[in-house]
Amino acid sequence: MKDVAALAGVSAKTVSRVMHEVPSVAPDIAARVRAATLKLGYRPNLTASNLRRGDRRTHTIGLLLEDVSNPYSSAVHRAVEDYCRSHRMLVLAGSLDEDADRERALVRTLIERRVDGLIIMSAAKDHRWVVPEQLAGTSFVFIDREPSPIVADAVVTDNRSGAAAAVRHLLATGRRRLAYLGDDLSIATARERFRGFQDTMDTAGLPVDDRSVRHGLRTVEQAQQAAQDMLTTAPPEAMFVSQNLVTLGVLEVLHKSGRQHDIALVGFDDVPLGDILRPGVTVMAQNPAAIGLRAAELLLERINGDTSPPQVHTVPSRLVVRGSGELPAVAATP
Amino acid sequence: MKDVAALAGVSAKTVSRVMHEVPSVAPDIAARVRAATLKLGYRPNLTASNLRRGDRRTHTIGLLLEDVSNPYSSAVHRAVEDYCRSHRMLVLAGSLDEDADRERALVRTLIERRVDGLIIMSAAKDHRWVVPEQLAGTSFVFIDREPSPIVADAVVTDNRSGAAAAVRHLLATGRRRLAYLGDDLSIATARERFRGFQDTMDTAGLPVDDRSVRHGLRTVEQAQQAAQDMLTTAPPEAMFVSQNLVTLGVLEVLHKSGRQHDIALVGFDDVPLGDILRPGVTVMAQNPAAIGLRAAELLLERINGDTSPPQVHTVPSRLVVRGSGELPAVAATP
DNA sequence: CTGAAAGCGCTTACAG
DNA sequence: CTGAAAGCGCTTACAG
Repeated sequence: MKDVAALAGVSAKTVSRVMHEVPSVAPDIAARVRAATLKLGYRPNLTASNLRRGDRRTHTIGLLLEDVSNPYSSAVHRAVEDYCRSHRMLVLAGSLDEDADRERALVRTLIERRVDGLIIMSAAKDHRWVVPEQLAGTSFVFIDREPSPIVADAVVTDNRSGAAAAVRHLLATGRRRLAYLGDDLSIATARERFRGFQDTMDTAGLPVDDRSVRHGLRTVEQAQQAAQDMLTTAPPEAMFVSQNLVTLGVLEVLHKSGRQHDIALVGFDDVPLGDILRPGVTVMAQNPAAIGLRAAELLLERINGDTSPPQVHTVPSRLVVRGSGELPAVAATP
Repeated sequence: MKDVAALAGVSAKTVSRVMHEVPSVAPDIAARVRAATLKLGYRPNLTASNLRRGDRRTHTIGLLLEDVSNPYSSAVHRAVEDYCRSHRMLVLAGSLDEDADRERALVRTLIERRVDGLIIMSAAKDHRWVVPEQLAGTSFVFIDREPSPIVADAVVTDNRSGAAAAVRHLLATGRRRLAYLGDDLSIATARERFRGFQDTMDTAGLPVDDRSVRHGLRTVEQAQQAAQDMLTTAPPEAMFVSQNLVTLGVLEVLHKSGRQHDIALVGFDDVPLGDILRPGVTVMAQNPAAIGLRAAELLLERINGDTSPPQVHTVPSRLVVRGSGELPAVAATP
């Protein structure tokens, strides 16, 4: 900037004015400055400007996801990006892989870079550490899972009631021996979805066989293994599955063993190609785009000074009927 | 930092030393500073430190993708993130949606934030604008498509030869009337893949019917429409498809019309659930993880001062045989 | 309409 | 081992 000022024969302050398109600058001087700018390839240094500036905004937010390459996470990411773009903000994204230590470390480096706020799909179980950061001026919004205690806004899917609706949908076919395959119970969403399953089975007065409940499935491979075991030891009439990677594993096993028309299936969270398979894959679909959008809106409101008490916002899931959840009941078995 | 220094009764410089764990600081003083740090919830301001620092590194890179939520883009993203994480760098990601203006705008804001370098899946056709930015100290690596002229390193898939191999694979079944469905020819990868198709058909002395070539397919819906048209007007014996979204659309049409065992298919780029469908979907798979990793490695080398001439690095694609590309030849038609 | 001085939060280059 | 002064690139608050 000094160089530009020297070349244009003006003060630094005038260069600054031209860069910010302050109208009071004389046209000929502005032109001289712009010419110098081009000639020197000058690029304003936003971080320097930010240092002295009153509002202290970096116009950058952090987005901490489970995994940027997971379809759910990346759909959220895109929605956040779009909203941020229209508000001239940039997004620093990172993957947590369910690692709470990594979450703390990433939050720290992002705050050291002075992001204006953070949207977090949290791996942590206790979020009291958030409060001092809020007091120091960083805004937070949690997605997919609520913070505990509720120290900040959260945008979550109606996991429990959505799961319950999915299970009722399965029961409506007349099938009664249902299995549950799901993610690690330490993850709040998995817990809620399992509760929805459990609730509904209890209400219907149906027993849940221990051999028909599998937790801790984190990958397609683990889900395949679990589904394979279950088909061998205690094949159920229908399966409710908590998560898209698990659904993929289960589908693979059902189709490879030729039992896809035999065992009903509803998965939580949509899967790609779900309507091409035969039968189509019935799912309780989440709405990552709506979650990302709402989270970004809330975060910008907080950044802009909203200090109302934090709230949990629920985004409804939606049953997508494609066939696998509507297989007619099997003949009664003892 | 001033507050911390005051509370600990030391100078700012000593606080700085403690934060950077300079060993020469007396243990009792260091302890006092750390206590003050905790008490005040002090967080070092990395952007300020960066301003005065010699190396001028922000330890941040920009990653410009076609769409952060596209499976290919997000797999690249994850690989870049992993490499950057192990080198203490952060990633600012953005979606370009094939918009060259947006690319320029995003590059500009990222440079104003002083990223150390940029990895770009470029939408632009001319990249001469890169040179002045490089001279000003920003490093560039292009992925998926080479810059033109070759002003920076590029990491690309072997599109032309990969496509040629895919088409030869189809021809090996004995099928001869092949169709091509692909993305917009303004996109270099689509152009190269079409060339691979064309090359191989020419070499084999096979005519390519105009009605069997469709370009400009950018979405699943457009692909469905095109496939539908083609099945109606001039059904081919086999289809070669340039891109994963197009493959999804074509698959949907083939399966809905019940012709999935009738018309052979090889897609460029892998699709999810490709091995569950019947027949399984044979693809020429790209390797986005390898591309992202290599790009990140190259970028950090450039950031660290490598000034060797830019090179184009090719990452091989790999034929994944699953059934759709190996359907036995149909009875001869006139 | 334009500029000189001071300061943002930190580090460099010294001095002691 | 510790600190006072100067400066990174910009903006604020003022003066003219």
